Amino acid sequence: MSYPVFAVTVDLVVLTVRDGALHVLLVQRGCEPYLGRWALPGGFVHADEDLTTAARRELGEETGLDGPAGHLEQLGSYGDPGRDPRGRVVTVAYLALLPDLPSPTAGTDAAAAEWAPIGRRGLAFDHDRILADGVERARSKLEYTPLATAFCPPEFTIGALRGVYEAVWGGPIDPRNFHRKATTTPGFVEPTGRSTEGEPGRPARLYQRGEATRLNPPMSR
Amino acid sequence: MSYPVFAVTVDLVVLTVRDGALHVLLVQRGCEPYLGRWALPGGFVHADEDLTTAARRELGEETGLDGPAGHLEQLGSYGDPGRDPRGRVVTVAYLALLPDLPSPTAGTDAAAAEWAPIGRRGLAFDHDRILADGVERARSKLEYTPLATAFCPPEFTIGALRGVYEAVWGGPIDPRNFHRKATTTPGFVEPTGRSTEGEPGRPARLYQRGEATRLNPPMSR
DNA sequence: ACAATAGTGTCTGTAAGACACTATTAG
DNA sequence: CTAATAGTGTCTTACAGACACTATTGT
Repeated sequence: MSYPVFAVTVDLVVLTVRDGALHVLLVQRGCEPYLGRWALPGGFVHADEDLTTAARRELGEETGLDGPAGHLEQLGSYGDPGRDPRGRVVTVAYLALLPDLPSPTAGTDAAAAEWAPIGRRGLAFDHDRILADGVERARSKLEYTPLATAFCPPEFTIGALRGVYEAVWGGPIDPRNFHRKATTTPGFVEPTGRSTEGEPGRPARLYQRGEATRLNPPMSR
Repeated sequence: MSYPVFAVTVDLVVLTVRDGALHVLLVQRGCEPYLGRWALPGGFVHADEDLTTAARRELGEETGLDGPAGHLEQLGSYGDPGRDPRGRVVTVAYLALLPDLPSPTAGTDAAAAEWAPIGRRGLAFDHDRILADGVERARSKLEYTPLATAFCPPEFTIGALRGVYEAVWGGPIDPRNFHRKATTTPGFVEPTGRSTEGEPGRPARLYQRGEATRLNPPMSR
């Protein structure tokens, strides 16, 4: 019995909220194939490396992060024959949600890296589809998990959290109802006792993420 | 630049409801490694085959199904180094939900195949974990999708649909409230106009699955 | 008649959405 | 002061859960 031979890569859909809109981290390819095209960051899984470890390594190489900030989960695998002209390559896509960060640094294989609004098309390989799947997953998970906090820094205001929902779902949300909902849903957010200073308007209390893994009841879209 | 070499398999978590309990399709391995151990059905992805095609092919080989009955979706990928003693093997797991079927036939590589209650442990490879992930996915998806209908034959009663929820969630559900909920949630089920005959009790109207892909509002667990 | 299951109606508590209103800051 | 944002209270409507009640069959 012969086993067909594959290469395995990880690709990352790294999302953040910037200027009130959802953005994705893209790199400009510095080598063939698709030289010069924009693509999701990613790379080959090493010989003795777990898939999740590979994803975290690539995320660190692209963003400089290595701690437990943000959120990382497996999105799905893509393995159509012909999706990579170099041969039979299966990619395991991961979805990362991060707070807004300073501009990314280009990795080893990339000519450039930048945050792009999620509407951009024409990415290399099948990355248009992977990106669309990642965005849909993120939109869906904001409903029934506290993952919106992964887009926020360690301490955040309810207004900032609302801004995440408005950016990801693409519409305005009533601030009063949202405030009541977020602060009364058990385990969603915990007050830190501190408040903002120097902003226009009444100072806002600061919160950190709570311990719940599911929102009950969910936020309705 | 060298790419580490991998083999890629698909493994199937095939679930059905039998005798009021969730069951999974298991095969007894007919070759090394783990000769004689129970495992999820699966096999190597062929050289020119899409991942989903491979999953459907394996499903057909194990169950004799090939039509659009039931439901098949990707569950996730598992690629720890050392998960397979033969070398570096990444498996893409798929989740299938099927109506209750006649007993399965052993495939080419399997010594035997059977429906087992989902509690069984000690499966080959990392299949205990894959099975647990599949069951959790199924439990979760019954809440906000109409996937419970995938466990039912093309025409079914509301009582049968309720039996699916009771089996998957493991507790009794009020028949009256469930009936109202299932029949009024738009797109969940469509009446066919026919009814059951020869059963004890009042005849039940027969329904088929509706066109919705998400339940709004969801069924609460 | 009786057991069994299907299906409807009614009540109550909880939560979502709309929105008036108060609170506290910067400028 | 005004503009701006934070936070609270109130009302209406919708739905989940509990459960009384009716409907229609097999035995």
